[in-house]
Amino acid sequence: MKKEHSHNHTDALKDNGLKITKNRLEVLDVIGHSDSPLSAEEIFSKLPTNSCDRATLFRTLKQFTEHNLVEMLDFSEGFHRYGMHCEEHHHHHVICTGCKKIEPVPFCVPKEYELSLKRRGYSNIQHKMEFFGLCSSCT
Amino acid sequence: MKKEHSHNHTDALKDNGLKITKNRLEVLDVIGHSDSPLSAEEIFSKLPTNSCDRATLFRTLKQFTEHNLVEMLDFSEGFHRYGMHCEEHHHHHVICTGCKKIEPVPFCVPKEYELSLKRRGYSNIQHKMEFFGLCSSCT
DNA sequence: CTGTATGCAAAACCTTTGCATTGTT
DNA sequence: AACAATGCAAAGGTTTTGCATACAG
Repeated sequence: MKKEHSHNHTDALKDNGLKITKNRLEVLDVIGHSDSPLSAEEIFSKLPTNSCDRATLFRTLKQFTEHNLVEMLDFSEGFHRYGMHCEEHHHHHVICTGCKKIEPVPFCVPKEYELSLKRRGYSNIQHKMEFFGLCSSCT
Repeated sequence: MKKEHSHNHTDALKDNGLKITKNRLEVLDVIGHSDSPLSAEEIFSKLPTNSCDRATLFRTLKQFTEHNLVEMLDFSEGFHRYGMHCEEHHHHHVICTGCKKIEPVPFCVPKEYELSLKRRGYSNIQHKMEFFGLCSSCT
């Protein structure tokens, strides 16, 4: 196979014990090149060779999510969205309730909150936080 | 119809221009008596007279949500959950990733965050924030 | 060669819609 | 009487599963 996908993605797969396949590299490429999280259907329609089945796409997304390669997001739209997962660039979003545009926001859940939950006995604490509002163009 | 439902709920329906029906009062009762948000299926199975159709239940939940009588929550489970909505008792949750128990948490998104979005041009700002972790019993 | 990944078809699951009927006001 | 609410049946949209085949390591 020609090396037309970033080395990063190949390594990411290897590091997680996943076999290197065209489908997987394409999915990672599509998600990696998007600046906002994509739905399965959007990913599907952006796959260059159109040789991937929906079932395979969902299996792939599930695995990637389990391996923390991608992050599954939920904006209560009736389906999920997927974005690259990286600790360093962890961020949240505002979704315009008018035009549905999705933008990153520069703030995260205060650390005290999760500390407080730790004190309550919780471990492995994760969070989700998203904002919704009418953007300036839609007002 | 016998008055076996709280006056509050009857009023809530009236205030929103919704007709008083057994289905609606039962749904409000079920949601009102639960200390954690319920899925449509859970609500359905708790309805006392079992005389409500799923279609009606969903229509009812949609209306209640639109009228801000109930709040639709999404914990990325593949379905929604519904809880009573009241401004004064607005709160968020921790969901145990083991036993799926849902508890309220006593903190909310910092006000500065939404102010910052307002400055960015957003209006009518809402937020979602939920926590996930292993609770002490599941560790 | 071994086990994983894939495609295809079918099903599962949650939710919505159309329409004729019933119930509330 | 007028209009909203309901039940039933069917469909829609997203995601999962079973199974035989193809592919990566």
